[in-house]
Amino acid sequence: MRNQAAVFATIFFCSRKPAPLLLHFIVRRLAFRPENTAHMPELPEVHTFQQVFNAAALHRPIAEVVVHDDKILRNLGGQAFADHLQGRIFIDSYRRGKYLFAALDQGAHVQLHFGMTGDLFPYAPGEEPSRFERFVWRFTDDTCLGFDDPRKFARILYLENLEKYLVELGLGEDALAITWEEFGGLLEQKKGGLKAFLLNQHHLAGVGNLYADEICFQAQIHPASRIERLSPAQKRRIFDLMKEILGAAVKQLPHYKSYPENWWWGWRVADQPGPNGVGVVRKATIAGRTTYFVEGWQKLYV
DNA sequence: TGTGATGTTGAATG
DNA sequence: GCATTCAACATCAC
Repeated sequence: MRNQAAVFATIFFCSRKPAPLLLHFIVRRLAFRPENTAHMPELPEVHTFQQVFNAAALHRPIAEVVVHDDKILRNLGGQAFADHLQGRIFIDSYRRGKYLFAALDQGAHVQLHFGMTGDLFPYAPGEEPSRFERFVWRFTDDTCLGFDDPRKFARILYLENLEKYLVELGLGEDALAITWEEFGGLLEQKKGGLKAFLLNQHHLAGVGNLYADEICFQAQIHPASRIERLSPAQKRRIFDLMKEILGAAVKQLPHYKSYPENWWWGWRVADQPGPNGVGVVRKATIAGRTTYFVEGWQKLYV
């Protein structure tokens, strides 16, 4: 049975090869979907991936798994990954921060972490996969769900014991699930820069570079500010804004193919006037990441 | 042709 | 044990 999967995989993979390279490239290029690079995988984007996953994958037996590039499979080779999943059924999914865990019918899970450029693409039989598809699940009804990742920073794991893995990972509470008591408690016990805190997935899971900049901007606090220098009201404001921004994004994002023009962080252009003509946008490296903030609007507390 | 990029990890340093 | 910085990962787009 395992060999049968391998044969299927080989046939499927090889059958896509014979087209002349140039033609192949052009076809792939045309098939490139604009939303491909649009959804940067922070919490709201992964929430959207979860909806895509649920609609495309839940309760459909997996007919075959075709792995084009096993670089992103972090604990199994392509063949073993295919063997573990072929014939199985995804029955549920669970998101925590930027991590999505797909539950299999016999208790194991597949971790989908999207890195910087991971994406999910469902498609119908006969449709051309995305240019950067790294593996694809084909279900018994012949629909496919492809995992796309140009930069191969995604981390796909096959997990026999999710609970144990989560303990080892030490992932913080989901940013949308965390309560004010928990969040405020963390802010009291931790030291350091505000942005570094928001980005630390061990403290709080789900906030990435772009939403972190937006939260700091709306809170009028410089991202390099020390959290121990912030007032209780400011801490509460950060918490409220985080919930508001992520919550709104989670509601709106699934309705878009790509970010609309009035999406957040449109102000993230260096040396331009800030929103409403207030201050000047500056670019700097803070917490090791490219950071934009509005000088003259966001105050620095050190 | 060089530069920078949204995430995470691990090593090195303070 | 923390906090911080940096390099590495691999590739694409500009």
